Parts: sequence; C-alpha cells; structure tokens
Amino acid sequence: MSQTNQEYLDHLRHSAAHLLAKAVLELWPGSHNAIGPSIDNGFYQDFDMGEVKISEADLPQIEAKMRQLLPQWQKFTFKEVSLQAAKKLFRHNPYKLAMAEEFAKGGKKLMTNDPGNFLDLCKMGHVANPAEELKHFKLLSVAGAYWRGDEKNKMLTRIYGTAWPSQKELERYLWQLEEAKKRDHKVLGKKLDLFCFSNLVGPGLPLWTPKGTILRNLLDDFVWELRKVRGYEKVEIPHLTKKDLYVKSGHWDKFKNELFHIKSQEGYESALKPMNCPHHTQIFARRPFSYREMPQRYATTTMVYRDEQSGELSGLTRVESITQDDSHVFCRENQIKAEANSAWDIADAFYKAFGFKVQVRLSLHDPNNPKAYLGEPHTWHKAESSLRELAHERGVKVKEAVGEAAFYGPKIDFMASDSLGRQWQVATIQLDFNMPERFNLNCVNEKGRKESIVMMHIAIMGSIERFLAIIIEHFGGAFPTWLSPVQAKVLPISQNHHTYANKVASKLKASGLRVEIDDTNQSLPKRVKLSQEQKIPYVVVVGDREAKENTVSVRLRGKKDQTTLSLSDFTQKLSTQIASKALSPSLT
RNA sequence: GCCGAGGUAGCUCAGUUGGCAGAGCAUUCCCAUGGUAAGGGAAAGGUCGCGGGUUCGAUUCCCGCCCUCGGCUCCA
Repeated sequence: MSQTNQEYLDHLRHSAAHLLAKAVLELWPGSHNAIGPSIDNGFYQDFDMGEVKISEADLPQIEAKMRQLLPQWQKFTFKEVSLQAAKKLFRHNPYKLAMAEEFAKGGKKLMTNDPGNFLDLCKMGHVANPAEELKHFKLLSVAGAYWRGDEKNKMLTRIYGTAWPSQKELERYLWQLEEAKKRDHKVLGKKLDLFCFSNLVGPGLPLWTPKGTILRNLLDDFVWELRKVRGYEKVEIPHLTKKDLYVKSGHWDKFKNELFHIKSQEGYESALKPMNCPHHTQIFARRPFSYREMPQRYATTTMVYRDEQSGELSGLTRVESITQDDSHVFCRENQIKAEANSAWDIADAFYKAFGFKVQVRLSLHDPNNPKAYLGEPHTWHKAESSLRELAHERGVKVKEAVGEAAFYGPKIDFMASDSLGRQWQVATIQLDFNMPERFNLNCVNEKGRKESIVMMHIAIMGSIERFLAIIIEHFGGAFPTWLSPVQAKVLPISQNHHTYANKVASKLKASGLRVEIDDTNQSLPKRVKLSQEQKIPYVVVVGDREAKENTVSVRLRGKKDQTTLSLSDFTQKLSTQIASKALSPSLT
C-alpha cells in the first residue's frame, strides 16, 4: 500500500472514530469520549460511560445512530484555539482537559474540529466529504482499556470498528476475519488433536497429545540438526533453583512477582525457573576454560514457568509453562561476530523451511540514556557495530531500533507475521555483558591472564508453544509432509483389501514414514472426507486393481484427482519429499 | 488483576418467561462390502462449570468462586 493510501485510510478511520464518539454521546448523554485513533485495519474510540454498561449487543443501535448522523456531516472545520478556550470548551470532559493541558505543555498547537454538530479536540487529518466517504464501516467489539494504557488509571470502555473506502473492501476484510477465525490455532489444535487443557492441571498449562508431541519433537530436532553442525552441545538442567541463583543474576528483584515460588522442607526459598541463562552460567563456571576451548555453546530445550496474570493467558500464545529452545554461547569479544553470524544462519535456514517472511530488527541502546544500561559505552559501541557490520555483510536490510536493547546488551530480533497480520518476535540473538560479570565468568587468554567473556542468548523458535500457534495458523493446519503427525493414510476399499493395505502400510513404515490405516466399516467417500479434514498430505486408496498390480492410488491433500503409481515408486517419492522438507505434498 | 461476552452430551450448538433436558456429528450394535469430501437403522450418552442462597421445586433468579474468549501497545 502506498503512503498516500495509508494516509487516506488513517484519515478515513480517524473520521469514523469521531462519528462513533458523536453517536455514543447522543445515545448516552452523560458519557465522555477520550481518544479515538486510526489503527491497523480500523479504529477505536474510548469512552467513560459513567455507570452505564454497554456490550456488543448495543453495537447495532450505535451503528444505526452513526448512519443516521452521517448525512449531516458534510465537511470538517478546523480551528486553532488557546489553552484557555479549550479548557472552557471541554470543561465537562476531564480527558480532553488533560490532553489539552498536556499538548499545550508540549508546545503543540491546540486544534478543534467540527463536522457541523460536534465540536471535538482534534489533530488534523480527516476525509473531505464524510457524508459520502464514511459509509463503509462496521463496529466490531467492545473492550475495556485503561486510560493512557496504565492499569493504575480508570478503565474506559473501548469500542472497536473497521472502516474502508468501499463496501467491497469492507466485505473483503470481514471475510478475512472469518477466515482467520477458522485458522485459529485453538480451534485447529482441538480439531487436529494436538493439545488440550485440563482444569485439574490448571490454566495456561497446555498438555500435549501424541500428535502434538510429534510436532514438538520434529521442530526441536530440526533446530538441533542446525545447531549440532555448528558446534553446539546439549546440556541438561533441573527446573528448580534456590533463590540465591536469581539474587546473584539480578533476576530476583526484577522477576520476583512472575516466579512460581517453592519452599523446601528445610525452609530454602526456591523457585521454578523462568529462564535458563543463570543455570547455564553455572555449567560454564564449573572449571576454568582456556581461550583455546572458546566458545562454549550450550543448548537445552526445556520448560520455563511464569506466573502470569490470569487475564493475560491466551491459547498457546501466552502460557505459564513455556518450552524454550534455548542456547547460550560463551565467547570472547572477538568471537561475537562469527557466533552471531552462525546463529543467524540457523535462524535463516529454519524460517526458510516454513516459507516465512521474516523481518530483522537490530535493537540498540540509547546513548542519551546511559543509566538504563550496564557496561562500558565502548563495549556497547564495539558490539553494536559488529552486529551492524554483520547485517551489512549478509546484505540484509535491518530496522535499527534505538532504545530497544536489553539492559544487558544489544540484540538481533527476528519477527514473523501470522495469518492475522500480527507480528511475533521469534528468533533472537542477544549479547550479554552483565551476566558474565555478575557470575565472574572468564577464560584464560594467550597471556595467561583471566579475560572477561561475553554471553550470547540465542533462541530460534523462542517458545515452542507460541511457535506452534504461529505455524498452525500459518499453514491452516495443513503442515508440510515432514511435519505432519500422520503423513499418509491408507484406505482399503473394502474388507477384502485389508491384507494389501497392511502390506502397503508396512512398506511405508519401514521407510520411516508415519502411516495410519483406516479400515473402519465406513464408506470410502466418508473415509476420504475424514482424511482431508485431518489435513493428511497423502491419502492412499487400495482395492483389487492396486493389489493385483502392486500399486497405490494416491490423492494429494486438497486435490481431487488421483494418481496411480507403483508402491516402491511412491515410497521413494514420499521419502524424497520429506527429506527436502517440501512445503506441500506432490508426486514429483 | 481490570472491562465485556460466554461455560448445556466426547465435539459444534439449540432450549427452558422456575415444573422429567434437545439436535447434528462422534461412540456402540445391526444391516450394507464400498473406487475418492458424510450409505441406512437402532441404542447408549447429562451433577446444564463449581459452591452457597431464595423457592413446594433452580440448568433457569440472587451471591461468591473457577475456567474460556475479545481487549487493556497504536495516543486530540
């Protein structure tokens, strides 16, 4: 979308937010409107509704009011006002007052706008002819939102809506929302039997079924394959630790409230680990290392636990037991670039296999705010320029985000987009000068002196739970064959063909494929339907013809036509497809 | 945690203005032995999220709790 189009959409949606404000204020005269911006795909408007409670059931009547008002809105008129005038105009609306004061303080001009019957404090940016241009909108949902986004403030009522230049675009967007709902990982996870929750186990603690576990293990194996050849070693750590570890790492102060606390019989204060880095430091700290042995690269796929606020939990994207594909590289300063490069290779290879478009962000420190960071400025500059250099050498366009660095070091973040257009931070490569210092980690250099080292935190998926949610929605449940829990389903046409079906399945299994036979007493069309619903890549039908000729009749996921080929030919082609991690099933 | 909407059979959902609880799919059994997206029939299946209260009687009304979903970043 071009800049001008985006600008026009913003104007359109911002205008729609004004219309919504006017409609609600007319319907509920005691209410006050706060902010109402244009957002991705739509707009919202916040209200202080006083004692009135509105819900989604009220949206149709608000929409009707908006449509009733709209013809009167021929043109927005803007006027600059003094702070004093603004204070008088909006004396009944504490939110507008607060904003007016704040903007005046910030040296901004105060503007009002009026479409004819509704004076509002407002920045510029509206459509020229609202009565005509604003027609294609729809209110979508009601939610609570804190004033200024701060949970210490009053909770306002937020109404979300969407608006488009034409009816066609509006309908297309609504259709997209419906489609996205069908791809929802929570819906598909149940349908494809991948994971579940239990009230007895607790909220935010997903349980993994046999099929879901296959997926998890395949993903983890893939990451390990990529790490192994780059010199990583697997290590294993307990899920508990004494408080002392986190006091020393500095996490205790910062994360105390997010930890699950445990008291031992002896009275030791302990906690379930919310991250793995402090544990890994203790593996590195077990003995002195020579520079010749550096870097040390430790990898562990393991669960961490975080005590989240109950309302924050959501499907697999926000859980309390999180599996991290974590790794930590302990290296010398002059090894940072090579190690970051190697980790970048892993992330590249991994995300390429899923057909993801990944954006890379270089998160840097803010030199104007040195207090927010640990370590010497020259260390930061050296580290940051080596990352920048690396990005340049790789020919990757990165977005530099000043002030986004962790307090302990700069990082490279990889962002992937899901089917709802949400961006998720996935892989991350973080430099850490802090932890080695706190734990006094070092190596012996060429001169026989102790040399402080750098720790790198590298995760490829980040959280397997969240990554699975992303790819379930990304693929709509139709996983590449190498990932599919069931890669081929064998359907004997009738009970006379069970023997041959078993032979086919055995042969495929012998080649390491995940195969099921559906020999239930159901019609063939029914069993084909079930297999398609389960998104099984290869449906293999066998009857008299196939048994006689030692062939299989194969139907590819999502396709109607079938191909008949010899059993050995099929087995071989399937193995090739899997080895190449092809995105969709085929017989080439 | 806060705002709003929900929780009814294994699943997706309907329903009861307070009076024996409903469908489709799935399950089990019977018939049919199938050629590529639902063959036919029968049966079984419920503490109507949990705990209190009001009532002759509560799945329904009231109170408390648990869980799920949409939000709580986008600034006039």
